Amino acid sequence: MKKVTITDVATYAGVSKSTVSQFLNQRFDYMSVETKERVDAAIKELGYQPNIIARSLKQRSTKTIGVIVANILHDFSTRVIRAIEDYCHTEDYHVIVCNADDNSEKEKRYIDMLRAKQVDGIILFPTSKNKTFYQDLMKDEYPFVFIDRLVPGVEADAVLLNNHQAAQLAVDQFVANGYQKIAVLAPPLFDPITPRLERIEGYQQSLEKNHIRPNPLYAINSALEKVEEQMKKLLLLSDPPEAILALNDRLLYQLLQYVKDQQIQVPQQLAIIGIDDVTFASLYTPSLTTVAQPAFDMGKKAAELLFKQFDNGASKKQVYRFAPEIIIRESCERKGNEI
Amino acid sequence: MKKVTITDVATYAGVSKSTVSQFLNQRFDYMSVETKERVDAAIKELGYQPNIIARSLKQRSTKTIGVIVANILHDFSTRVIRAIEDYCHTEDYHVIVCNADDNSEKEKRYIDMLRAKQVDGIILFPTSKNKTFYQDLMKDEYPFVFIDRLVPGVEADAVLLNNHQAAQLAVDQFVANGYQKIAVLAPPLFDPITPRLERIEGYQQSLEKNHIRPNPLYAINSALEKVEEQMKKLLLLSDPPEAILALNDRLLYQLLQYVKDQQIQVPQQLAIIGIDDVTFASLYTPSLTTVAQPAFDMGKKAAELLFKQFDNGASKKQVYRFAPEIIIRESCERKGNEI
DNA sequence: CTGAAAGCGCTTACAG
DNA sequence: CTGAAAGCGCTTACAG
Repeated sequence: MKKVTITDVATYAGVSKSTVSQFLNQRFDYMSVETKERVDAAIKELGYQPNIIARSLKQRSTKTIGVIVANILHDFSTRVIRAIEDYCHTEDYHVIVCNADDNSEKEKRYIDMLRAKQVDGIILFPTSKNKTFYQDLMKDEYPFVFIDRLVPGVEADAVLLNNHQAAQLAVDQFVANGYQKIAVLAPPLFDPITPRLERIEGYQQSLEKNHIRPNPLYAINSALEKVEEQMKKLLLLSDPPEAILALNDRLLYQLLQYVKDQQIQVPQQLAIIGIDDVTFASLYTPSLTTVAQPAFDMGKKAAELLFKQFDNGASKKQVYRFAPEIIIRESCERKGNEI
Repeated sequence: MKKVTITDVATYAGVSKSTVSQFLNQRFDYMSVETKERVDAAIKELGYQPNIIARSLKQRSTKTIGVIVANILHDFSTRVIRAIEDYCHTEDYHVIVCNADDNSEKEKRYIDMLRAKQVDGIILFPTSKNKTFYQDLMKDEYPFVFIDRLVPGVEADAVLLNNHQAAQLAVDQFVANGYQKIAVLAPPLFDPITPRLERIEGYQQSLEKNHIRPNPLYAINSALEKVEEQMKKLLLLSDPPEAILALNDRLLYQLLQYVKDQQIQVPQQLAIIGIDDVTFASLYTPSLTTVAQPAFDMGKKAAELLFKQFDNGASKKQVYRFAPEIIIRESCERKGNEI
């Protein structure tokens, strides 16, 4: 089927392309009712649909943004994307979703391609290794917003969890319930992403604030596949921990699998808190105390910041911190209490 | 920062735009090594990036596809999207993700906008109410693929689970383990989406095949918020079921919440199987027997079908059925056996 | 109130 | 081997 263009409509209606274009852009100020109706009829008659690509070329806006996450399968990313998409929908924008898999080369190619496709801006979970690349984006005044992570040396708009506070809420809860030997299960060391760094830091600071000396043996940095092995070692220590904080949902998941396999009693033998309020938190037995991130609010805020950049151009960049919320369930009940 | 265009590169290299364009499109057949190098240098020097929007206008391909799901937050959709995105990445395509929220008006607007943006094709979870609209797409020979659902009267390429078989695997498993009074928990009746229809049908056929007379009181159609209420009624029947099949992950989730709240023993008091292998299946106590859909394979297949349409134009449409797989865990252990 | 013309940044058939 | 020209489908400043 032959595509019908603005020229076809103009011919059919007996007016010029300009007039049709005015009509499409709702500039009726100087248009006679009669032409207006003729154009309207022609459009309906021919089933005309404007080619937005052509418009974009002229207007330098595609009404499309890019979102680059590590992996759309991660719960937090999915929620963030949903929030962004909802916001974009109200603004008549679309969103292109990309998975960078924490691979900075892949991320770079995506950014280049998205820009080549003239997307109006990008929201991304930055990998740690593209610093100069982000700096170039800034120099170009290309609109973008970081989410979940910061990149030292790049002063961009960013939306993050208050990670220190998240760890602190968990530690304080442990302490309030009588636990002193508190371990932490963190992602592997090699990737210096913000949440890991700040949550570990928050964990240590909170221990000190609670007058507990951090035990280096209690700080586990582990890839997902190694959690079982690491946990085994941890619990075989002569002075094993009685509580553990999982720094994200996937680590928590591995931890729970281990705990279940080994039939470890929670919280009697090991109290648990996880950061990220996973869907099965209330279903697990015992139900899980978690620290929730306001993922939707964060996604929405990121979108708002990006759109603000569209409107205002380059202005002072800001880092927004969102407060975590502890959801108290059973996996960290008072020590000594039986459930 | 001023955008650098192909004209700038041409001027800088002292050649024509055509030559630069040839270079960009790797048509080196008749290009002297010297010009090639000059152009190459100019591009690097100026930091030139082609404007793909301009190219798209001319070439009538945006190398972008649209994916419309009901809700990206649904586990199955997320996996499907991930598979599609991976496939597109290998083909240098991008994907625009849209949430139609099972709202046919919203879906229609998305399709219109995506076409207006000259997206090369669309993969969608169709709502049931846009039949004539899909037919128009077919008439236009616009490339699209259905996933998860069929629309009667629209002969499009489609990728679905073998839903009858999925229900049958579950029922057979119940029966094999000694359960005869088997209920089913299904989505509400008002929306005639394929998975619900076919799974219910499969459930009934399997009962009959196993010489069990279907008890209409055992077939629950319930919105998520009503599961608790409906389950209460079901279990108060004078002859309550001893097993129940949850037709999707979200219903399963509600069911488990109810079972946990009421401290119902699984499987002793109620054996459970769910369609969709949820992440917490192995973590739940008892671990959950589920029927898994090969979401990644299905997403990939949908992408392949779409790209085949790009290559071949309109050819005979096909419906692909994917085999479900039962993952046997503990929630449907042999009747009478204690765990 | 409406139209002719130029232009957005590319590609491509064709001429030389 | 390379360039001039037309064209993709729009928008917009300007003329009338």
